[in-house]
Amino acid sequence: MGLTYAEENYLKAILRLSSPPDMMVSTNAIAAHLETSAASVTDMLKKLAEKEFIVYQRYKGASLTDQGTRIATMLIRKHRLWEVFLVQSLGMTWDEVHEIAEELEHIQSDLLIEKLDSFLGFPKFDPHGDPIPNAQGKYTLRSQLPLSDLKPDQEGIVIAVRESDPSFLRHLTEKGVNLGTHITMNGTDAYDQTILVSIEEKQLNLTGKVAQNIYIKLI
Amino acid sequence: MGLTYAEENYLKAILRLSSPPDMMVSTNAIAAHLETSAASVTDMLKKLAEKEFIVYQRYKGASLTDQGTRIATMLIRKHRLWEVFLVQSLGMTWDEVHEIAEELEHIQSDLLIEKLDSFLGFPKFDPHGDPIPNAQGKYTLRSQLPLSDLKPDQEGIVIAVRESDPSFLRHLTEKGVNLGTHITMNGTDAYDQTILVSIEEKQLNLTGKVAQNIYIKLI
DNA sequence: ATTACAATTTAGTTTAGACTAAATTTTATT
DNA sequence: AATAAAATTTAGTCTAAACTAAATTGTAAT
Repeated sequence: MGLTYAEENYLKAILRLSSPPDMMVSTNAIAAHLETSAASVTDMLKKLAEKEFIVYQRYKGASLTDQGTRIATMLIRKHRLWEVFLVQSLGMTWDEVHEIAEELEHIQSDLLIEKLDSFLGFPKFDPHGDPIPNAQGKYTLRSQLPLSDLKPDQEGIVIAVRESDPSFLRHLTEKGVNLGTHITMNGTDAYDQTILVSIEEKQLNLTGKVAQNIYIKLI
Repeated sequence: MGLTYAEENYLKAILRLSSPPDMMVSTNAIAAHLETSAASVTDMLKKLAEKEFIVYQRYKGASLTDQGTRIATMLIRKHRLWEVFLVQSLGMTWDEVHEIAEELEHIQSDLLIEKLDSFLGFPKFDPHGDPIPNAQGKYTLRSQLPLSDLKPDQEGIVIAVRESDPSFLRHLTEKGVNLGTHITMNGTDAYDQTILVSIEEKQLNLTGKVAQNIYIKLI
């Protein structure tokens, strides 16, 4: 009774878009996230509701049942563990792994994923700083804030990035921004609104949009 | 223009069933191997011929083109490399890996597979003793013969097993037959036709069918 | 050379998942 | 409260890949 790839991807999308948890997610939001049509989403929501992975009300949207949450969380777990493997064992870079993990996360085998977890040393975070749910679906939340929210002279460590877009990640790498990078906020350029930060005495500019996707733990 | 899983599985089946290479493979043989109907196979053969992965003649069967051979060989490469990973890195047993590798082989990424190959130390054989094609599709053939062909008092090393059926492999493990096992032929039981062999002084019986699927390098 | 049987193909359905266009419901605005 | 706009659903199609049943072709046996 395995789910299809499409069904799994819908559940994952609903989990991703549910914040706060249990929030009803709209048809259009799912369609936008999965780059598909609203009509296709409606069809799938009916099917997933039939199978009791979601609660669905016409014209109101959908939210995951416990069962649906469990499945979506395990997909996230698998995705992130595979990303760790690709970077830590195979030596790939953080911009190369998301797309491959999108495929690997659908491999069906509990034994496999538990062995992989053990092989990797039970990592708690993936290469983008996202927490990895354990076999029970629990994960560590850390207090973090977007770089764009720092006040001048505040400083911290980059602990996560939002957005898996490879060109965004390569952009950060080029600028010297990685997980663990120590970064100090200098302020906002009055004229062009770019954000001025420094990394190891070196000044650089980031757009607001970029800075919003970099997460910092203050020190 | 990636192939679908189904298309890939058909190409792999045709490669598996083509011996000698370039032999026309019959519709029914493919249907039996893939456990599907002959009608479905006919449909797919037309599609694969259209895309020039096979040569197909109505009522005569199919054979792979160079392009088709290349793709099927890369699937075998991926399948066997993943099997090595599952056994060597994750500590799975040889009866657990085939089914998972059937899924993993479809993951699309040349970079991934080259990194995996390197990570594993460029293995030449998988956990069942089957040769692993290199990135150019070349692989090592070893001279080997079925255990059932040994004459009394001949001895050798188990270097491969045919058949990925987990219960067959577990049966061998229980009897103490693994890759590298030193085995001596004692003869055939005149009454029940079972094959008598010894492993490290210990005698055991194998059915002819089992012995045919164990491959030996004479010493 | 017929004929019977086996192998294969064709024809017609089915299911999953997508699509577009049209209809309906919700929401936002006056 | 009425209506325009936005969101969502319904209706009808399409493609991939499977199926069964019927028709066709190939092969083996008399």
